[in-house]
Amino acid sequence: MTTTILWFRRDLRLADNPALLKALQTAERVVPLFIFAPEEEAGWKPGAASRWWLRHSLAALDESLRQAGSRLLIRRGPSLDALRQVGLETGAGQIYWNRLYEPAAVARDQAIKHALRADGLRVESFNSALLREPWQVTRGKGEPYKVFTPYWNTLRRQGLSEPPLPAPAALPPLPPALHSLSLDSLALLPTIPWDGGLRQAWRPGESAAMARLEAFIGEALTGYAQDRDRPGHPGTSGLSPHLHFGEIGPRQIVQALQAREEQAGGAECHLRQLAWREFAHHLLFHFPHTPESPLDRRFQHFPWNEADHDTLRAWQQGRTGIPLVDAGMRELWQTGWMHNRVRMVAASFLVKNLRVHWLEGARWFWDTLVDANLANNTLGWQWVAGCGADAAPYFRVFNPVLQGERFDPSGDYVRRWVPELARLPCPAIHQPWAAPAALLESVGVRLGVDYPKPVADLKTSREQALAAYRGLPKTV
DNA sequence: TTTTGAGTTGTTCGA
DNA sequence: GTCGAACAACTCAAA
Repeated sequence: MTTTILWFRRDLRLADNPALLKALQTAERVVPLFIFAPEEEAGWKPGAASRWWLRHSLAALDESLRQAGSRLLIRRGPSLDALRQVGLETGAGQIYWNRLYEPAAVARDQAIKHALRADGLRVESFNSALLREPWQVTRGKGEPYKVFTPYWNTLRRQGLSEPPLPAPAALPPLPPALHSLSLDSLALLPTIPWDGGLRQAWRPGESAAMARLEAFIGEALTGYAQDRDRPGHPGTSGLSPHLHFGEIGPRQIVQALQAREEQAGGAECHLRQLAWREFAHHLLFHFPHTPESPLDRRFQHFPWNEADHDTLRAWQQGRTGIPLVDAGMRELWQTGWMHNRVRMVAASFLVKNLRVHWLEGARWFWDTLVDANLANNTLGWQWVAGCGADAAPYFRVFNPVLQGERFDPSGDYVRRWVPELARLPCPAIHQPWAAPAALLESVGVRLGVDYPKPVADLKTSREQALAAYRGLPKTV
């Protein structure tokens, strides 16, 4: 009997899973295996919110495997040892997996591939996570892109329409004697119950991901181009954590989008967002130092402020006194997610107004986001800080008051996450420090008591940021 | 090699 | 209130 190990990593789905399909086509028995090995992810071990998601996603995967006649085997790392061990236990001759693109994962997988091949095993990897792999979209001589638009043009020219693969109808059973660790033994869930908001906001797993895609296409795609920028609205797809864990793949999304010709505008706009995800992976693969170091080397000696503990805590906990920033940071803390528009505003405030190193922000997002993804997080923070690919020009400092008035004109987003300001009327809710004393009193808000005074003056901190950025060296 | 056009997401100021 | 210009040159990408 030929046996193939299917090593699940961040491709936690049965549909459009090329490694799984190939395993089923070429072996009589397939062993679905997940190995818990966070220490192999170097400085970017999954954060608390990611671990919560992973726990439930693995449970969902095990459930769908069982419905198809199999089950998920769970082991602990080191990954190579676990693969060898399961190989011995099952007599597997092949090991297949879908590729990852983080520098630590690339290095590990390459070493594992060599070692297993030296053992005499057949090892193959596949692409489940991206429309095009990082090395497939390049400039003339194979150099990587650093600007989104030409990258996007090339991606388009190459075509996006490779169809997703079908889900297997049935899987061969596993021998009952094969031992699996329990999910609980991985201790992925928090010991203190802070995950209520996550449970309310999300349902991890492949079927929930498909349901969300269908809901998005049915309800939000038409207005996507505008509504996706409105944090109070349900205008985004909400697919980011599902994509991160591979509960859904981009090919499946593209196919669903392309089936909606009558909503071509929204579909095109969302396709572009998917392309940003592709671009982020492209950059991380070709510039593997960027999770920790600026892509633009002029920033190596940029005068970041020493991150003073109290200010950083205020930002993390949504106590900066800037309503839109605080709303976003509290949404993040409670739901494990923050609206994209507000991510930019909150990040810009930390990096430009407070001039705290972008890595401090990146690390906090890493720990608290359910969609924490090294490629996207790195691109996002470096973009805001001005030191990344296609970075925001240095003079682009988001004004959280204007952004609030423009994108949360009713103030409902702030009201939802900063309830102590809920009774303030509309323009005032975005800058309570400028509201008349009588108004504040009438709605029972004492600044500095019920809600903080701003930790930074927007005007002067902006000017100081511009001065610091102006002082950047012209070249390295 | 040289040249040319273009570059996610903004704010402020003055007319 | 609305509009255009300034912000600052530089790098990227392609011809």
